[in-house]
Amino acid sequence: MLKKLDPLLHSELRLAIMSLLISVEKAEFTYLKEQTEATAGNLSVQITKLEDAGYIFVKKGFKGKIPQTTCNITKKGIEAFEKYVEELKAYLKL
Amino acid sequence: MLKKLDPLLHSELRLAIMSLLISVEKAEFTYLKEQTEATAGNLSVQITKLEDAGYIFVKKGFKGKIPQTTCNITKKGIEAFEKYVEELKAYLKL
DNA sequence: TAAACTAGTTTATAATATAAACCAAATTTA
DNA sequence: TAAATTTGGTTTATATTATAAACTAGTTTA
Repeated sequence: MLKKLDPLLHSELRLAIMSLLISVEKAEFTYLKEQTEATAGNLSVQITKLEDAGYIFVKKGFKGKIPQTTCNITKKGIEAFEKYVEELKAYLKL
Repeated sequence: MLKKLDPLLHSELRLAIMSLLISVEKAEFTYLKEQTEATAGNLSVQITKLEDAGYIFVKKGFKGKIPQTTCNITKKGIEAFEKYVEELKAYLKL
């Protein structure tokens, strides 16, 4: 079989999150929500999955009095993303 | 949001089937099974989905006395596959 | 002729994605 | 200032999808 694609990344929303995070230092929950147009619930669930896998780091704090969740991609996440891209290229013969 | 990926193609096995079919004139069920290492059941289901979408054409015949299913990608399938690749590139910034 | 094999399909179950419902605190409005 | 609304999320229930197990139909082999 072609190399197995990382199922954690082979999901539309998680892939979108990762591709956003890979090009910035960090991003807020609200920013990710705007960019992906996902519902907050869906976004929350997928962020947790990426966090559990160690692909992103999630920091919960406050902006003034309002809660603020900030995410950034980890080294492991970058590596997984790059590997996924390579595997996908093999699939698509890019 | 980033352009929505065609959910019919954003599936590991269906993507593998399509990427195999795009580079050959036609392929037998057994060949696809060998190449993808999928179970026959899973392959059968996914082939039917691609057929229902009009992405592939499925012909059932016999090789001697043994049933033989042959698949080939359709024009619509080629277009969908190429569109998917472009959308994915946008995701991954390739 | 019974067992094992080929080439699949159907169906039941497991996994995944998604949205709806909910919560707490802050802010706006009547 | 009390009620309604908004913000920033999480939890949970449901819909969708993927997968494997069980099955069908016929063939070959011992």
